[in-house]
Amino acid sequence: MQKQLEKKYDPKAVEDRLYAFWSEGGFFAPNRKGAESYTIVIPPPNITGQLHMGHALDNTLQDILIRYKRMCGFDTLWLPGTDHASIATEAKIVEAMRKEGVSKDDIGREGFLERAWDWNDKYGNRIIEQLKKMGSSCDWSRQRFTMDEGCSKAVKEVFVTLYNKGLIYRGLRIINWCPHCLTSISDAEVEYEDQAGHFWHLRYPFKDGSGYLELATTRPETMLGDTAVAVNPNDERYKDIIGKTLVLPLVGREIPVVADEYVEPDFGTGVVKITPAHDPNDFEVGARHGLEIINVMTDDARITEDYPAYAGMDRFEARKAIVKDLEAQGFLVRVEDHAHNVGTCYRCGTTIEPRASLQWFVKMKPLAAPAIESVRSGEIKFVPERFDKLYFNWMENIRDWCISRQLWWGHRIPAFYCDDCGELVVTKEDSATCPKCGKAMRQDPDTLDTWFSSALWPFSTLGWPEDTEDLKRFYPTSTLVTGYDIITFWVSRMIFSGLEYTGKAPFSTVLIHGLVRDELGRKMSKSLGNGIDPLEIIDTYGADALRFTLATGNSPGNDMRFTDKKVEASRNFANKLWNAARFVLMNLTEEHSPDTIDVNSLALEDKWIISKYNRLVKDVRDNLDNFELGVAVAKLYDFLWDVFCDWYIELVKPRLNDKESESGKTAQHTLVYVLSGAMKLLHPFMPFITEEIWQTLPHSGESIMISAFPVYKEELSFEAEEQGMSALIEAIKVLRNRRAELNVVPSRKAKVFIKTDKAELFGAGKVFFQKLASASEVELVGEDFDGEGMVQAITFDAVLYLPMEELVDMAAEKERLAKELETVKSEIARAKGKLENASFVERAPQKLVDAEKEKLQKFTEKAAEIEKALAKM
RNA sequence: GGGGGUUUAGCUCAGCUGGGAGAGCAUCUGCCUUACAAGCAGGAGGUCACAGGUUCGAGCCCUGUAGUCCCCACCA
Repeated sequence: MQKQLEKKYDPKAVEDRLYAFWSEGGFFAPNRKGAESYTIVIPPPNITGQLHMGHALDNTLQDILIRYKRMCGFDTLWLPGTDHASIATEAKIVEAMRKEGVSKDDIGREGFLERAWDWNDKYGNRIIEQLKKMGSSCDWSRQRFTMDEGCSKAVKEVFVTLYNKGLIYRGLRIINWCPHCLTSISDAEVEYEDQAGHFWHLRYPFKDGSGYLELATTRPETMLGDTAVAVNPNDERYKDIIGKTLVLPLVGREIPVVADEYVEPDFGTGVVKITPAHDPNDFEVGARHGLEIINVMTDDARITEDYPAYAGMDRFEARKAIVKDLEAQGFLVRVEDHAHNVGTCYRCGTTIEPRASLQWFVKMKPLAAPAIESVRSGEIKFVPERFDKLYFNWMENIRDWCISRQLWWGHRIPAFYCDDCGELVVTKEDSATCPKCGKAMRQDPDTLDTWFSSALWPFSTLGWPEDTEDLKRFYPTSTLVTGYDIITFWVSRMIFSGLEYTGKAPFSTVLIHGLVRDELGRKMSKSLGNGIDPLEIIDTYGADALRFTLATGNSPGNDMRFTDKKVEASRNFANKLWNAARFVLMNLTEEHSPDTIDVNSLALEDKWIISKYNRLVKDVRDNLDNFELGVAVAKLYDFLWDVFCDWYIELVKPRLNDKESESGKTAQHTLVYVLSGAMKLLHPFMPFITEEIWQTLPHSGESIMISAFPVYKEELSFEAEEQGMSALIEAIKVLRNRRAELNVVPSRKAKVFIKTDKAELFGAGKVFFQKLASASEVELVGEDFDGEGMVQAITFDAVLYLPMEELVDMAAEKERLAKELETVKSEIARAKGKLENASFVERAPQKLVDAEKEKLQKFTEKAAEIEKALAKM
């Protein structure tokens, strides 16, 4: 029966083997058809991605939830997959091609897509393999990709439906253009940063020669595209120049002075140059006044051929040249320093060029309304709650979503144009013929924003738009786990998409976590080079240690710092468990059912540990049900290390000397029962080591991961035994304390006399004092016991005497007792004060008042004991 | 300009609906007590940022102040 385990836990010897065992056993797939379902869809990592700490945290949390629910008997599905990440992937491939000296145009669309798919074949699964290293219990048979056939079908379905409803339209609008990525991006993809800049004060001459109008701009190069100058209609200073004509410097274009409420009279000179093609506000003004939209830049943000003096110049070079020319020609009044907010591309950091452009948009207002309501009504709940504010703020101020991208890698927009008659057809088909002229139509070259397909992820992956079995079985999903940084990008879009297309909220809870930062609190980033590779951590410390570190000491929504020290502590915990298991195993002489316990045969300490374990079951379940994962795992840590290892194992050691005795057998059984149960409770957090231990212990069933999560049982709550054991532990601690103070080494045993009115309890606990407090023997003494000159230790329930007269420094002893008396007296005063406070007694819960009374009594008794001892000295 | 987080032991952080401040690491003392030195036992260390308020009672609730971090916002 006795099994031997290595002295140290070696994750490497365990993890891959167990993962293969689970996988081959089919334990990851949902197998409780008919039971209530619990579904998580993975936030699909980019195919360009490598596992980083953010993924590690995100997936650890998901795996904890899914393993917990699986063990609770739900029909659980954790659906994995990857995202094609159009812009990121395309950028990577273009970069790789650049190194070969090949450009997109060289190989054309087909050639490029071939390369992209090759890339996906080669690298797309890399991160999936890495997720497996973490122990992720996804159902890999259902793995999806945002550009696979099903997802593509869903995308087309949505696009066509929304178009027919008038919720998708094509129009000329100001969009955010990235001159490096050469594509439009959505508002959400723009990051703003403060930059030091200038205010250039310019003056534009009136055509009639009646002087100049002064205005200020932060972007002088856009003046080439000015088609008006605006003032506020109520601004007295400019009332009479409205409608007059100006001559645009350097260009010579004649432009009007228009009146528009948009202009703030108090800001600057109260005059604004209007460049409809390069500024969102100017675009609006232009629309109101029917102004011409003149784009002065090429795709890569160089000045167009229309302005020969600056043609081909980059926008920043052009700025310098234009300012110089304006100055030379007397149009520059002055230059001020000015800090302003500049939009940059979230992918490459290039300064965004606002640009009037013909793009596809989703009309957001009608979609946002129900999405807001679903959170407001509580149908969808954010954990922690405060993130609903962020969500509302975004949703309530949402603008139309620019979904077309000038990229090749992605879902191609299902719109077709007739080059002859200009007819537009939107269809799910792969090609179209013009309904008017019958000619073959040309498909829109653009692709869709990556988030357009990820927005459908919770249902497209389950087979939508088909009414599949999986969709019925697993949709709506249960919990979505993600970082707060993508609430706007992704979560909000899934919510309105789910509501619009399926009529249901796509999930009921959104569990939000923070960022994993480095030791100094900095964001981990490639450019800083401060990223910590989860795989290296797993290699050094094991996956369980990594998971434990990420799950512990962290509350929802808050960032955490990651340090090796923490992982080391987690690794040590794993090792502690390992050795606890070793101890239990080397003391097992027969099979003990880990699932049942005979209450009648239990000793005091057995009932104590079982009662504590039983409460732990309740707590862990409650915490997990409330998404308090960090709290749950902390309780497990405390129980297993402090309660089970440091106390219970030590307490039962004497009984294991005779393993064949009834008492010895009961001890074995209790060890197995509690350890096995605790392994189940811990399994969601540390799947590998708990499985390995559970398998070596007596068990029934194939795997811990499909075993039943422990259930709280009222009949296993032993209040009296818990209290009794606490009294003994208290006495042991105080004895140890006294010995340590006197520098007595453990090997020096000494007799202990105990004076107590709980003779039965302390009589039964004699052996504990011998084992845990270096007592050679223990004698219960009566009220008249003197103990003169002995070392004393006083607890609420007993006075303990150590006959070590030669070690006692009477003066020091007196001082110590006096000090203790002082402390006790202050406690008495505190309790008295409370109880004498009429409103406390009247208003506080009875339980607290009673507890206070009991404390008063106990402290009073203790004070009397101390005084008695002092008197004798 | 709005909004939010955070401030608890030397460091990193927990502290669930208000009822006597906790952990890990670090530190000090003593232990190879045959599961574990990746360990065991014991200790030291905190006016819970500050100021008010509500309450019998505040780390927790309210108001304000300060430090710090983040998000959002078109002011040319």
